[in-house]
Parts: sequence; structure tokens; C-alpha cells
Amino acid sequence: MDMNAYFASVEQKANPALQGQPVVVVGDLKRRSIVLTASYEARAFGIKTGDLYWNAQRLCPQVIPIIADHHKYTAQTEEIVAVLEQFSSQVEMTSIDEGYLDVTGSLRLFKTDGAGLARMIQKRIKEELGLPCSVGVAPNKLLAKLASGMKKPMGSVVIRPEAVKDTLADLPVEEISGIGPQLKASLNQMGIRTCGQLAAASPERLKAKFGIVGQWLKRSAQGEDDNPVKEVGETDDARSVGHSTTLPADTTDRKVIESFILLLAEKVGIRLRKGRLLGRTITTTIRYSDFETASRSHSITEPADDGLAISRAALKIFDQMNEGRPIRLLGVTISNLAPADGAQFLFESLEKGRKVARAMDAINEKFGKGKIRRAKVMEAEKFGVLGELPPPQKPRFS
DNA sequence: TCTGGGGTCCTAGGACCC
DNA sequence: TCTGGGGTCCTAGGACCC
Repeated sequence: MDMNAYFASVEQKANPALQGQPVVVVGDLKRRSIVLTASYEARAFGIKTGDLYWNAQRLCPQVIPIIADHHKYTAQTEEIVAVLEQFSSQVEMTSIDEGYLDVTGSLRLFKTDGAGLARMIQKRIKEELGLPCSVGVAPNKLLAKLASGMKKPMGSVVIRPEAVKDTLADLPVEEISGIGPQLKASLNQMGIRTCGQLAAASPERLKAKFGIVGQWLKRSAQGEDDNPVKEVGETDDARSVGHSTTLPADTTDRKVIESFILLLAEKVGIRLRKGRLLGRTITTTIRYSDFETASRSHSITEPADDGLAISRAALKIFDQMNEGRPIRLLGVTISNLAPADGAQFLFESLEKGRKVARAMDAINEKFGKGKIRRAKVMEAEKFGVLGELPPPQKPRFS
């Protein structure tokens, strides 16, 4: 099940004035903002996910930008999941807007076949929640995902076991989820463009070129996949928590960088504490102005959940990486996560930073998000304002 | 006026332990 | 005294997805 133009659809549902209009959902309205989701009306103008907002506006001057509200979309997804869970005990969401159901055991109960159940699910989500989705029905997850993408919006496509070979024969390899630009390029270089060709390729040749991935490639091209759909409640714990930001302008200014790293680290810390987690491995990511991206990580002995401790580690890594090249993006991620409850600390002094962080959380909880924050973080915010575009509708860069 | 921000998984070598 | 094999953790970085 794959929601259609999800963020835009949710916004159009919430505000009838947006229905039938070219709408784009964007993260914010800074000059380097991109389109997260375009409504189908906006897509008619050639606007697509990933386009710069200013470019979308050029394609369609009357386009309506909406700032993304992730809380709203997360809450909406919970309602969708509640509907899906009425159809199977195996429901596995793989992102905010798509998921798998194993309905093997549901068909008898609902007295229908896969195609019938797909239509039932689609109808319920449309009628009860007012949202369009596409559904793919197939013998496994790989093929179901393929099928769900074949007809949008409100499509429902069935791939029967006996039709798998013909369906895949002329399909470009990159249509398979997991084959991205790099694998596509390597395969094309070998003269392999379609799944049919990949399925027929010699295992030795694939192994020589791709190692262990070669086996997966061939099996996928044959439509084989035995990954089970997870049971309801069988959710994985988060592996990492991170934030990154593209700077308002490329910079080499250590002071600016320091304040942004602290800002990102504080955001990571807030989320860790909210999730009652501690992390031990800090990763700093740098994207240079030429888009080359590098990351370095370091594990600290004492697990951390406060922004100051995280930023200290992140900044140390940054200083080791820094060559003075202009920087476009900074990222701070923490991994090696463990539950905070019952955690033991070796040094009392480190407890102090955590107490300060908790006090800040309490103040922000009581008086509003961001009411208390570090002065250095405010420097980054001040810097950030400079990158803001004039309000939409008005001529750009006037 | 090129190209966001949230993630996951995998590989591979070296350190280290038993 | 020159020597095996298994396993885990750490780190770097690639590739991919929504």
C-alpha cells in the first residue's frame, strides 16, 4: 500500500480551498528548499519531488507552498495503520506513507481474493480518511512494491505467480527497489538493462562484479524474495538519531560552524531524552560546496543524551576533518543506542550536563518549545534568518 | 540560483579477546 | 615461538530509500 502524493493529499484534505489546486509541500521557504511532495495538479506543470522550490514556482507561478507539518502526517499515518490492521495481523510500515500487508490468511475471512481485498483497503482509506492510495498485490514484497507503483493514483495492480516472468522481462533493472543509480550504471555497463537480462546473467559474472550482492540481484530480477512481512507490534528499535542542515550559504567560518553543530547536537539530544535513549557513537557529516560528502565517527566511553556532550564530540571530529574548504551542509548523528533507564555512569561530572539538559526540557515543556536555549545556538538561528526568501506570491528575490 | 533531511543496511579491515 | 580460528566491536564510507 502506497499513499499517493501523501503530504499534499493530507493538506488538501485539511483545507478544502487547496483541493484541485497546484500545491507543493516544502520543508521551509529558504532559498535552498526543495519540494517534498507535489499534488497531482502541481505535477501537471512538471513539478516533482526534489525540485528546488524556486524552480517549481518558475514552472507554475500560481503554485501554493505549504510548510510541512510532520506531526500532522504522523498522526494521519496512525489512522491509516489502524485501518490496515483490520485486514491482517501482519502489517509492516516501511515509511510514513507505505507499508506491506500479508493477507494470505485474510482472504478466507473476507471471502475474496487479493484483488478484491486491495479494492476494499483502498475504498476504506478513501472513504473513511479521504486519502488516495495505490495497492499492489503479489506473491512477495518485492513484486508487491513493484505492482503498487505501476498505476497511480488510486491504482491497484495484481501480479500473479504465472505472470511474474513476463512482467519482469522488459522491465528496466532500476525499477527494482534497491537498484539505485550506481548499480544501474554498473549493470548497464555490462550490457544488462532489463530484469530479463539480469535474470539470465551468469552467477559467476555477477559475483565477480558485485560480490555477495550479485546473488540478490539475480534473484530479484527473477522476482524472488522471501522476506516476511513483520507482525503487528514487531517493530525495530531506532538505530540512530540525527539531524543535518544545509547552511544558508556555504561557509568556512569556524564560529558559524560551531553554532550550527551545537544547534544540531541539541536537537539530537532533545530527541534522545524524549525517547529515553543514550548513544555512544557520534558521527559528523560534512558536505562541501562541490557536493562531495564525508563523514567521520567516534565512540565515546560515556553514553550521552545531552546536546553539549554530543556537540563536543561532533566538533572534535569536525576539527579533525576540517581542511578549510567551503562547507554546504553539516550533520550530527548519534548511534550505538541503548535505553537510558537504569544506565550507569562512571563520572558524576557527566551527570551534571544531563541534569542541565533535563532542566531545559522542563522549562521548554512548560513555557513552549525553544523558550530556553543556548546562546551559541541563537547565533546559528540569527545566521539562518539571512537565508530566508521573501514571502511567496511576491516576485522572487525582489 | 543546481541538488533537503530523515534514515537503514552492508562491506571491509583492524583491534582485541578467547 | 612464529602460530589457528571464531567472534565482537570500532570505524569509514558506499549505496539506497522515502
